[in-house]
Amino acid sequence: MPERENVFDVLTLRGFVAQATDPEEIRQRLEKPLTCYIGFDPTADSLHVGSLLPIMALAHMQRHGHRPLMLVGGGTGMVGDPSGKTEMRKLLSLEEIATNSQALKTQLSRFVDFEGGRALLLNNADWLLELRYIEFLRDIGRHFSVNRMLAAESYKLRFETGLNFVEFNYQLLQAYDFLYLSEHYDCILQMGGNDQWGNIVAGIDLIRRKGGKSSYGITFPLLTTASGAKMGKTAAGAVWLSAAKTSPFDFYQYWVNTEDQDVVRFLRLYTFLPLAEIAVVESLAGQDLNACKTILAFEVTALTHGFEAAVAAFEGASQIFGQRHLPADLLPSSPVPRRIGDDGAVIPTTVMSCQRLESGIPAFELFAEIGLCNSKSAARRLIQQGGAYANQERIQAFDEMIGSDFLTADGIVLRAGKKKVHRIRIEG
RNA sequence: GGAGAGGUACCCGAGUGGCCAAAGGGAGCAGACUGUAAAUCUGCCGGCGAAGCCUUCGGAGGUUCGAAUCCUCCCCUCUCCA
Repeated sequence: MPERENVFDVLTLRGFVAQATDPEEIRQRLEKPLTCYIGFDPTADSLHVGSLLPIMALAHMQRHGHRPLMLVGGGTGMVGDPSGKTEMRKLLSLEEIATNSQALKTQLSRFVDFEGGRALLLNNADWLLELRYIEFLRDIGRHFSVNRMLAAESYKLRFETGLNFVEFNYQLLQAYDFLYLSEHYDCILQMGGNDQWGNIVAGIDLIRRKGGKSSYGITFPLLTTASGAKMGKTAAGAVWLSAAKTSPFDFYQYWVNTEDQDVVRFLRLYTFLPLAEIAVVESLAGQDLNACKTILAFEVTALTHGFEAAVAAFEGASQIFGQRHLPADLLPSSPVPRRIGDDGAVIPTTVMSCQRLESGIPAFELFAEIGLCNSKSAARRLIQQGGAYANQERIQAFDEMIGSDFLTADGIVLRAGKKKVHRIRIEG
């Protein structure tokens, strides 16, 4: 751990900071260990790539001696944050939230060390669910100006489609969270996405009004890729941190496919590689830049799924797409294998009985069955368009029989398009 | 509570009795070009199949030879009024 390095500078240099309530003072307060928090929504049973940014920020905090609190929004999840959303979020049931919160806990603990209270996981359901309405209105509600809330940017979108009272209360609840954490855990800093600015500031105000303490806020940029897509969260397919929802191999692939313009930015944000080494990447292009994508993917996968899984994904990709030359002096801090081993390559695999394969299976049915395509029609189209391959050979006819004559030592490697791969093995 | 507008495929959004599996755009997928990138161009983009059938236009009924389109009831969203 670097000595005497102020984490605020680190976060700034690495591109984490979009806004800060008072940069100078925050920097000063961070000279001494403090407690900070970020909230996570339990809207699904896994976090996705979009949450990686706040998680990394907390990890940086901890590495610099501060105590991060991760607040799972078990209580607020029942209300739904309207900030920046165009429509109302579906409300979750208590049970859903409970299971989801549990899953998030497990994931978060990969990035932050919870030993001996160095970090804490809290659930705001613990204090929000027992709030009493009248008391809350009297003690908390009176500190909020409706006029100001109406003027807030984050609600603008919703004035077009409509905003109900439940959502309108979200800000109060989040502010109350901050107050609660301030009083019970001496938490003085809240971080969050830039869309959270209004909610964070509301919390700071509330704390000041209730007890005169100073608190602070930092927001992260809302990341989009260079071409404008939301990080890791597309309507079609979110990239999840859970291995069950997005395999480590696919996760790795997501990062390898980073756009050129994003590589440096992502290295800074999503890895712990030294900034000095990353600076070199800025002047790279073509093959060298691709090598950096490999390292980026490796690093992020290692953080999320562990070193072993990252190596496996790396080798799997090397087998399919060819090995990349990774110069020893490129991002030298990364433990990425610079040379490739030849075992343990992990690509999604289906095991099939010997006799099933014996008789052969029409290609389009096989592709649909193993999930490379969503339906037989889709598989048919794919093959007719020339996007389907068996053992790196293009499949010519949609009903071509795939059978045991395709078997190699590695089974049968089927590929849809350039990047989706699946392996068939026989049992026994 | 009253008045009005509206709910169409992943999203936005045309369509107001047959030519509608439903225009257009976006997203997505494939091919070409490449660097497992972006941009661009081309094709695809409900399901099953072979060129015909099945299931879709908030839900349930009804009218009709025939409905996403007409009627009835219900559900939901929004706007204005109270």
